[in-house]
Amino acid sequence: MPELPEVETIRRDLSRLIMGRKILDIATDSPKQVQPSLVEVKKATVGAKIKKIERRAKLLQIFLSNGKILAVHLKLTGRLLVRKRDAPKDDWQHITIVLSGNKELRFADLRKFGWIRLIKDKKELEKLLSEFGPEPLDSLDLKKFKAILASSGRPVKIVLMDQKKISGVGNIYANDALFLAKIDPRRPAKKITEKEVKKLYQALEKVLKAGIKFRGASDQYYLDALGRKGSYQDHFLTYGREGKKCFDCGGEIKRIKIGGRGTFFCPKCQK
DNA sequence: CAATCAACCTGGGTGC
DNA sequence: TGCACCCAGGTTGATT
Repeated sequence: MPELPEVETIRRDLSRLIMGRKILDIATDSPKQVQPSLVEVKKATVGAKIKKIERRAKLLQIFLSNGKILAVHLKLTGRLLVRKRDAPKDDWQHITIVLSGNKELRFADLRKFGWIRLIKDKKELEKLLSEFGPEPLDSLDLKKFKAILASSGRPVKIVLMDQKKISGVGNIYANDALFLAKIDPRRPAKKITEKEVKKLYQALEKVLKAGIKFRGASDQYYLDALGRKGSYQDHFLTYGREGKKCFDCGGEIKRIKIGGRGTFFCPKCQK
């Protein structure tokens, strides 16, 4: 599922593939995913050129030459694909943005949770982005991280995945970071010791960078902008490894639920 | 205000 | 083989 490394991979792909192209048309068979509406989005974007593409948390922003912005959230199964116009339809293709140069930017989404939203100006974008906590590979320094953990009695894994507190971390990288730091995901965040906080901070950075290096985790549905799989799933430490051996101590990886989400960890070495 | 939980969806898997 | 049922997960919004 697209988390920070997956969305960042797509951002880099798109920057290379569709920069400077003009939007010629937009179509959808899933109107709820185009916000506020297909008509309004078309009115505001057709004729404009793509100027730059940025990412904040798991949200992509496509900046246009007329000052408008298209925000894209992939949620669980969203894909952004750049194809030639005559390429065969993609699986679950629901939004088609026709571009100059015989290209299309396609939004495909099995579960239809994702969306593309028109943002009128920088002010509206700032409001949307202000909800997000600091970026783990940028604005989140150790001091802030410490304060964030100290501020909550919820399980540390929940805090890592809380977008208001820290941006971009989802289930896969939260599990693996906690494994590297040898911390039990159920522990109240505020009970994590100073030494452990530092370990977790470094572990988070390490797993996210690995995720980017391997171009994301294609465990289920994730593909990059050219429809290629990433390979971080070949390097999962805990995620999806229920019943398998812990790479560290040889113990058995367990699966439990925290906050209704599947959680993988080694009870023997994560304390 | 924090925590919990259903809802949004669909395909894949399970059990009868 | 068919069918009911459950589950996955990011985020929102309602409820406690």
